[in-house]
Amino acid sequence: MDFTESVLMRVSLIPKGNVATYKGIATSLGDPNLSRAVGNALNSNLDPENVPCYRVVRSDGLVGGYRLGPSAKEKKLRADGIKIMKGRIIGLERYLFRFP
DNA sequence: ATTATGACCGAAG
DNA sequence: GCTTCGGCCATAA
Repeated sequence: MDFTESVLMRVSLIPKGNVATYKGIATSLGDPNLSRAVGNALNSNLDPENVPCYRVVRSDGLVGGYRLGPSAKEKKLRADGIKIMKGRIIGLERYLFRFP
């Protein structure tokens, strides 16, 4: 299975109300330095119906990019009950999802 | 094969 | 706090 597939698979595991970081995904795949590549993977392959890629944010708490625009991403996160201010998640720690 | 790009990260100013 | 910069790595050109 290729890189992009594995990424999407992990992302589909993130429960509502939780988020994961690009770095976190990368690490769960075995290499913390893949963070940038992870972002790329989500950008090219998007399956909004099956993969909640809006739940993937930057490790510094900034919401980060989204294919359909940053505002759309924020909106969805808020809908999940996550607090955001000035493009940054408040208290990222308490939402973070850790992969099994 | 080589180069450019991007939904990133951490350290430094 | 913020901005800049170098380093990362999988894709696309």
